[in-house]
Amino acid sequence: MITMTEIAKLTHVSQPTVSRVLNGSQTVALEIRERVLACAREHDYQCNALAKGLQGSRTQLLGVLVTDISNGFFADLAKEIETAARKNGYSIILFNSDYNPQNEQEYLDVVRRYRVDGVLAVPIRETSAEWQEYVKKLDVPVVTVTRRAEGLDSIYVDHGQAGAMVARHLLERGFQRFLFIGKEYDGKYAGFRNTLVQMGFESPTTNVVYQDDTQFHQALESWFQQSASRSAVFAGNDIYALRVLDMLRRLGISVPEDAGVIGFDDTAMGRYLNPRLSSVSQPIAEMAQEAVTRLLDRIEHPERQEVLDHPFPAALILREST
Amino acid sequence: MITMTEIAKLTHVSQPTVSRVLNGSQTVALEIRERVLACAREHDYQCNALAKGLQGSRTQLLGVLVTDISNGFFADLAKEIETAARKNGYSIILFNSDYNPQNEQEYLDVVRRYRVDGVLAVPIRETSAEWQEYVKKLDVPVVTVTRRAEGLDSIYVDHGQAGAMVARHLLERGFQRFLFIGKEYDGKYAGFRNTLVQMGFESPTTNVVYQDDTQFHQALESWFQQSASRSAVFAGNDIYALRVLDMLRRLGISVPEDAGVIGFDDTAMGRYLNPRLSSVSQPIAEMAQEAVTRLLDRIEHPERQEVLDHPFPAALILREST
DNA sequence: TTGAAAGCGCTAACAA
DNA sequence: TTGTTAGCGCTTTCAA
Repeated sequence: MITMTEIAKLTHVSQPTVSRVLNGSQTVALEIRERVLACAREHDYQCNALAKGLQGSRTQLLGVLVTDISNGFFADLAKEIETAARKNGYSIILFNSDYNPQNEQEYLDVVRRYRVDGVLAVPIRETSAEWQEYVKKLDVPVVTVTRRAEGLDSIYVDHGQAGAMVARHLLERGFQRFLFIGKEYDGKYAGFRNTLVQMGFESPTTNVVYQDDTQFHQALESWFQQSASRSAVFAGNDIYALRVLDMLRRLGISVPEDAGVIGFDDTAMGRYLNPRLSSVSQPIAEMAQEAVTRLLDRIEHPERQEVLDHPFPAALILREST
Repeated sequence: MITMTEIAKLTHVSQPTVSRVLNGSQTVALEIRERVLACAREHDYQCNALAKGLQGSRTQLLGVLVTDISNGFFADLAKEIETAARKNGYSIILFNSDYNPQNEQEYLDVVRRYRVDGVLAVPIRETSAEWQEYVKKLDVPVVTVTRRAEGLDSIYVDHGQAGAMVARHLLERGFQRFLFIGKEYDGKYAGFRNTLVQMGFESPTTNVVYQDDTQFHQALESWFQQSASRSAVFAGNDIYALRVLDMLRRLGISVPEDAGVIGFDDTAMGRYLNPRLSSVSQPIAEMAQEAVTRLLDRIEHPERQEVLDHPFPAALILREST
């Protein structure tokens, strides 16, 4: 691949002059400019980003760290981030932590090696001291996406609020008994439970998701057999919700008459299911946009101190399942 | 961030000696090695990958170019690629062409700027002269994934064969009239059509997918009303299949009795739909593995000439919808 | 307006 | 076994 020095030789000017031309400086004689530009085009010159970055300026590289890119939600997020980054002349190095803190830590090292200008991260344990400490050492700006991390710019949906919203909705629809499918420490569950308890209902049961369908089936069946009151299930994501819908069908429980089901993430399939799935949607594109904007702003102005804490509202997408 | 030169000063040795130690050379006195290592650890040294890459050795960077990361299939693929790359000490720069040839072309330029060691690509128009030409100019190895590109290493599923397989399966199940949902130039359609025609059936109708549900509904409805024979729909992906299932339900056509539906990609939701969706699955992990292996091999041995053409077989996942 | 020189952080060749 | 020197391709002074 041709370099500035080579172009300089071919066009009989100095290498810094080539640099000036290629970087759009107007202080170069028109005649030279045209000559250099023509030569660059002819040889299909591409600036060596490594040399440029080494020089101390920007690398135009952003590290993007997600937990699981094969999860549709994060895939969408990554897509929006990539688009927003590209619009601003940035490329992204993608990392998939797979919910493994060790991977995450390694990535933070790699990110430093490549001298990325900034990092967009979906941390695994955003509250842990280790994470905080590692981020400190990074000495590049980090923006947390879809999670809230103390002391770091955070762009996220308030899961607690979303859970509360779901609770209120299910109560309105007259459900009286509740099950949450997912991890107990999930913010959604906290908001869901608190609201229900405040309204005088029993704390909702939680149920982890069994990968094994049979186990999952048994767990659901026994929960539904415990009482005849009109029950509702809040699933931590749409695939869980889909599985619940499937189990209910097999158990002969009709939705939404005898039981309600609501998912999370509002994935594309929701509107085509039977019954069409109610779900909670997050403003992915808006969050990605803002996260990138914020990160670039940090990169431009490293001196700024104020931490951004921007919870976005989730939206209830109501369809037939509740 | 601390550099080798600084460590050299702190430990009273020369910078190249630091380089030797940090690169694991055994030709350095144990005492010095320990001193340098300790210093590096203490200051949390991270090698500057840009400087290393500039030097002419490897950048340990792979460009990954996909058409749409928000498509679950490519998200899975990207994940597997990332994992395989990481295992070999490589990081990936991710690009999303969004099926836009202009983006694709820009990416190929960016890839050159960062002097990636190799590229894994899902090209938009792998047969076009422009693409071929652009790839030539790249002067880094390129491996084509999930597409077959003449003259380039290609790891893919033979869509024609998959389409033929689907046709044979639907014939076995006694369907007599066929509709393909997707683009006419899709390899799946070619294989599907050819097999059907060979067996003496009419060439299957194709139908593009309307984003608009109403239009899609009307198109399907009119097709089903044209004849009373037992009909089957082969959808280009599972989401299309899901939509077809939904339409059929609304039209009161029962599956698989009156109509068959088969999807493509075998996404997670398939086994929980009603009816459970038959689909075609691709060996994503195996393909990603092989693609990365092949690419790294090319990087190690740029002189090798033989082009790899490796079509993987698709698998028919039969469930209740056919 | 242009060029000469230095230097970013590293590797590699050579010398000691 | 260690150090010296040069150079990767660029940007950034500083002079001319």
